[in-house]
Amino acid sequence: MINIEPAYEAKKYENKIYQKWEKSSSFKPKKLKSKSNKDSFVISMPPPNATGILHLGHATMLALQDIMIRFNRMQGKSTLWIPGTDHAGIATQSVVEKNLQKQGIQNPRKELGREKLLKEIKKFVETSKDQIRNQIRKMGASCDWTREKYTLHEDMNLAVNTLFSRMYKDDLIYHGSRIVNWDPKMKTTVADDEVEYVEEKTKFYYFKYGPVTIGTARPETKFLDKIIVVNPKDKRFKHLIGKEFDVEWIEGKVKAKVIGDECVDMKLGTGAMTITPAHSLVDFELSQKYKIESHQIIDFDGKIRKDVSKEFGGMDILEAREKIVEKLQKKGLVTKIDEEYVHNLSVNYRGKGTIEPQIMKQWFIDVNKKVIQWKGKKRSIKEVLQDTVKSKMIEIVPNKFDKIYFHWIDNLRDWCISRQIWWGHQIPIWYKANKEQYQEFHAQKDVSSYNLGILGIGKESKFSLTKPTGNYWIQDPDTFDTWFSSALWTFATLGWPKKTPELKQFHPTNVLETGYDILFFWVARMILASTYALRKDKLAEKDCIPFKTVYLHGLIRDRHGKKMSKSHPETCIDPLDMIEKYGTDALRLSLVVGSTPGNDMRLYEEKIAGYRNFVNKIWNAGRFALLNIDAKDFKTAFTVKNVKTDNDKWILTQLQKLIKEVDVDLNKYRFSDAANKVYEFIWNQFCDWYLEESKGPSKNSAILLFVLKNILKLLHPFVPFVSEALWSFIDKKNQLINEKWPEYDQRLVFKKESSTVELAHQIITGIRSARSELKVEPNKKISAVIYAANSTKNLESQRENLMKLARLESLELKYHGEKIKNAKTIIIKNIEIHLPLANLIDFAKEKVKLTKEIESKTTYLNSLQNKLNNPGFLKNASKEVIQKEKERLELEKENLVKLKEQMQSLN
RNA sequence: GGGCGAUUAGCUCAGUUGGUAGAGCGUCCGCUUGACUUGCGGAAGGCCAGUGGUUCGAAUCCACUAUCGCCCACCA
Repeated sequence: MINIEPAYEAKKYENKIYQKWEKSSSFKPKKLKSKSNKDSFVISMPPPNATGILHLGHATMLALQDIMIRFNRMQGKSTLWIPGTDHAGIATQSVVEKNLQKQGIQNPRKELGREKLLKEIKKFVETSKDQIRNQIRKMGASCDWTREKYTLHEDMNLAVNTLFSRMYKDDLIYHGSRIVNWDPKMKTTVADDEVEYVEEKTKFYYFKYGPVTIGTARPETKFLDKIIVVNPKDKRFKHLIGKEFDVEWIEGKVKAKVIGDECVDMKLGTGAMTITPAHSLVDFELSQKYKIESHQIIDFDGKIRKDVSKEFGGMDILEAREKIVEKLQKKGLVTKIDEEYVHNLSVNYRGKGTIEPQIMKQWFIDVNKKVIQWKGKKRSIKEVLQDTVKSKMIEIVPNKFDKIYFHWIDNLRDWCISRQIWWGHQIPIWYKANKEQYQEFHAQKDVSSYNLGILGIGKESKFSLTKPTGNYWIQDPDTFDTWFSSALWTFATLGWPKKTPELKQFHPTNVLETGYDILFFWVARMILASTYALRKDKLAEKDCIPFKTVYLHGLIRDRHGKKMSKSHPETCIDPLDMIEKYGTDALRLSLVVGSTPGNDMRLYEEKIAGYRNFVNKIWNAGRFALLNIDAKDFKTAFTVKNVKTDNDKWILTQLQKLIKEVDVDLNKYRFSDAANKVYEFIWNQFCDWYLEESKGPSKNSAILLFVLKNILKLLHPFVPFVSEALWSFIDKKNQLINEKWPEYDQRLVFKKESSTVELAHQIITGIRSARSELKVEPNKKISAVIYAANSTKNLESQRENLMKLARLESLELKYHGEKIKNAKTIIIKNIEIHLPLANLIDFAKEKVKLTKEIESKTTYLNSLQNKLNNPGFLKNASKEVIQKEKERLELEKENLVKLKEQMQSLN
């Protein structure tokens, strides 16, 4: 006898099972004879940041990817899922710096210097990487740990530097002074799409500036403004264009010139503006167009520069703003202050530091230069990015993101890839300095590219891509944008730039599954890097894409639809807590069911508890089946000969239908639908009917085992632990993870017997409903008379079930017969069920009910009749639909007659 | 300002070529019925946001409106 406890205890099984999988090398790809990409299924796991904690977003991605991986593995493909972690430059460095500040080190970069700070970060990353690994294991992720990667590993560094140098040689990379998004808090530049906008209410000032009035929210940048721009179409200012004026300004008189440009919005502000090239994107572009010199007003710490103003130099932006306005007020130059001005403040999405546009020398990737040989033509990065999705080489699920992707590309500017932080791949560029510069540079602890700028190092002619021999070479102290290294993830993890067999077999990967929030940050950048790098290796275009499908999941929100954050601990859910409380399988289901690609989903604890209940239901279904399976059946193979009763045929037919549908759903990435169907089958069909029907002489042990095995296989991708745990009672040697996925088998479909059983179920439900309505004691057995017309013979085989499940003491089953007086009558299709319960029936009530039913049936019948009399319907509707409606009409007619007869019998 | 999405039972959501609206949770009534109280049986509850249009027929297709959410651009 099998000893199996009455409730599933997730904790007892999960870790053990995971270890067994891992030890048996089940996560490794199978060796295949033909090394074609077609027989493989590969996912590169989006590497979680090495900052420590697994959140629900990670849990979701791990659940979805694991479902795909397990499904494909069971289908016999050589399946590879590469795990890894991301060094996450800015995020990680800022976490460590914050920790150090808590320990009393106010300015870690200045106080520790590069080497020591990097050491601290490394230490932190090592422990948090371990944490991540364990958490990924907890989720049941069947990834190949022997191939774990890290974005800052040496191999990755080689790949990153190789890509950079190739791009550099192709002239795709340039070092240029551009206006960049500077975060004075983190002291680094950030990319355009790393900038977030926060709505803020501020003051908007109007100043008299020579012949015009200008409006601004940022008086502190306006010290050296001397160009007035107006729209040449603006009648108010047209006559001023080209003229020069002496203007009384913040620190005395300045000479101002008026120019005209269409970009000025006549309706905005006063219609006239002055420009500050160094701290505004629009102004910078104007200054380039009209060759206007620019001056840095605000330094890299976010303070007014001392050499710009004696009076205001060194002041914070906000302080300076107030003081300047005061001064202008005294001079009588302030005409108006608007207190309720709402604008968008730019902040860094990491750390939320206010962005100050600055002109700096940075490294950029040119996205418009046509250097990629693509489909017979030289094309730019932008064009290739566009083509991969437009030509359906890459499919985005859901495809509504196509548009968003294209729109992003249309607005794409050159990508600034240098960051003034230390945690990351240091830029492989060396500059020649002289002795003094070299010494001065190294005397500073807080080295960054802006030190180089100040020292005047970095003239184009003195670059080198590899460390040159000779003295006084300084490596660019900046690092690459993290996304520049993670852009190589799919192919660098397979060994690129080396030409490895893995790269040949496993690339392009099949699916990239991630949140839609990093479509641009990462997904687009991977397409960029992969197409460029692999095309350069002369691979065919179709082999250069990083993945064939992009599946984007939504964000997990709390029950109110808000983003989960630690600041709302009452609704914020920690996946590890939930695993502890309800088990991994329950958590996985709660993340998968109800989630459709690209749409956000709300999650709350009751939902997880609900799936814990289901997991327990699975366990008990397995338990009951196992306790009822004969020992000999474990040893013999299932054959069609084992099929006996109509109930067997029914459950097998349902199972085949399920197998077919789940297969379609999984292939179409409809994970929620697939899981729901399995859920429905197990609970509402297998447990509620088949197992109940098995309690008695008609039990069929071989079928029980066969269906159970299939259920466990179908469940496995979704709930790997409980399915594997149950499997271990069936098969001591082989693990479910390596079993073969069920296949649809036409021989196990029995239409006729199935519909008989369906009918019996409807009759049982009808009787149960009547019993409940008439308040018949649940234990009391009653008699029933059924006139089943042409179904009589078929239903005879269901006698045992009808008696047992409807709790009958006697059952008369006839073709037809006389009406029974004072009985409760139920009509199902063309079948009459009479329950002689005269003493329990409230005839008045019954009449009211019947009258209502007859009424609604009559109106429905009329509408059907009308439909079938409608020439338009008969002309346009499909044959099947018309046939269906005709049958329906006949049935309803018959039904109505019976209802009317019933009414009469009550009188 | 531009774009996208959502609006279906009290709550969370399905609804895959247009053909009498579904699930889970919650609610109500009743049950220790040979696994499961993390359970079993039954029931109530919806003019599918609104207005028009296409169609024999619309939750489903089209247009507009309203409310909510998101993304992008950007305000000198």
